[in-house]
Amino acid sequence: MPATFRHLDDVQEACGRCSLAHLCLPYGLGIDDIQKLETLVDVGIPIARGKDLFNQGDALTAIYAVGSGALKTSMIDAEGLEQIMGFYYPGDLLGLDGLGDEVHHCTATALEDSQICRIPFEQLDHLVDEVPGLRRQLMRLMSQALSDDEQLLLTLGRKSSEGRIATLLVSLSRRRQMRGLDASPVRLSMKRVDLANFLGMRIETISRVLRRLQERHIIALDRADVMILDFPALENWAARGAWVADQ
Amino acid sequence: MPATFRHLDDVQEACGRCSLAHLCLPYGLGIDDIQKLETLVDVGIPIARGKDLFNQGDALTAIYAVGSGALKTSMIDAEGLEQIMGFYYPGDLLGLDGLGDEVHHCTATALEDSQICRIPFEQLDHLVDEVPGLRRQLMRLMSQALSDDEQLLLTLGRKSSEGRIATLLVSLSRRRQMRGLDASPVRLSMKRVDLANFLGMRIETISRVLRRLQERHIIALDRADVMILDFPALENWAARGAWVADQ
DNA sequence: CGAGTGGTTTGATCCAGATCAACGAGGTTG
DNA sequence: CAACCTCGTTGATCTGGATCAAACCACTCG
Repeated sequence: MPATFRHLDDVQEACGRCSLAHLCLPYGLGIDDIQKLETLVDVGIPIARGKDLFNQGDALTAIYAVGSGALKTSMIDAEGLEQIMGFYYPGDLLGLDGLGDEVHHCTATALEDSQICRIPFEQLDHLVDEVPGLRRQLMRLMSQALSDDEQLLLTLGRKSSEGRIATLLVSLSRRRQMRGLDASPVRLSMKRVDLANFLGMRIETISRVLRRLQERHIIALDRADVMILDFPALENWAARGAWVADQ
Repeated sequence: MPATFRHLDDVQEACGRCSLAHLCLPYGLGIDDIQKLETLVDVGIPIARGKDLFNQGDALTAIYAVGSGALKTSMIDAEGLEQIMGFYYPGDLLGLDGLGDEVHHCTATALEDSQICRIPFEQLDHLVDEVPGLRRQLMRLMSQALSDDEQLLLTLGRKSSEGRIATLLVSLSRRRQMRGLDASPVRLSMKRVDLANFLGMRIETISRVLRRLQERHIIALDRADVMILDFPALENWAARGAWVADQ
């Protein structure tokens, strides 16, 4: 269990003490309200690599926060094509897109052995009416998720393969930093095929682009771990790796 | 003023009588609550083609509902590239992605002379605490927006140029039907350059794809209006226009 | 240990769609 | 009415990244 994650035996203070509180639901709440939140959260539920946390189409009975590890979400559309929608790390909330119709729109799968916090929807829904701060934070997080998707749209819609990879690495690194970790190594827990699917390219291209970035001494690859050797250069690739914009 | 839109002189019943209520904020509210909502909504504000409703970076003082006409939203990223994020039609809500930090993340521009309803954020924020149904509907709409973005991601990430155009036409047509209109003609109020930017392709390609769809008698073009002659075939193109998925 | 297996990398071709260039149809201006 | 826009269409090339094919690990299992 990583040092950033609280222990199971002090559940009553789980959220208040959690080192991820500033990224998660408790943010902006007073001590009293955090305590109310804690009473309904199940903390530190283990989930094994490869297992699904929930499946597309399931009734939404809870939303989840990642405690440790990593997960991916994926959708299968009407034509049976799978699309990876996102990768989730400690502090991230899962299931927000299903709040509207109380059905999960995507499947969430653990990329490595992970621990998650379960926040039952029914009770959360009531608590939200009692605690205005909680409603605001929930809306903040939903609106944040909207912005993230929009950022991703920008990337997928306009950037070259090098730009996409660089953007992803920069984004994963920034998210590490928000959690108080070093900028790198970034661990690519997902398989190449997931990366390829997520970025809308082929695994061969992923491989070639990573090799090129390595040859330019911008990154260093060691199995799943990516050391970022030249962050500004990587950001530059993330920025320049776009087709020329019309005006 | 289109028949679907209420008149200015009965503001006190604006939302309750609006034919778009089932798509908009009032959905699911009781009469009393709708009346509370009506007191704070400014209905039918005109906005001229080409004018901005709000700009990226502006403080969010209100969210908006489209009454008539059409708008686009666009973001300019750090590198100065513009990306069209979406097109908005009567009943759609604008500004939700800024609710979190109370700053507009995108610029909203009228594609034709339009009318919009203005819902002041401050008052809405308070009303939301009083009316649980309103909170739920607002969350439903945010979660809907999330799903829309995800759908778009699916399209942009995986589909061929023909698939993208077909998907857009099908989506615009379905949205017409939700507003109680015929499936077509779909009016492409936006310029080719906006369409190209939105779909992540070039205007020349847009033109060629539209021509091909016309040659196959799937659509008929008349200036900005697209008649859909063979809806199943178009849906088929929307579905098939994807690269083969890995497993 | 060798055979089998799932994942990654490398090499050789091919093609959808970008790019470059030219033209046509309205609309506006002096 | 010519000169000039803006916007959309069409034609001819070029190229990034998909596709096809094969080799290359690193593990596991009998």
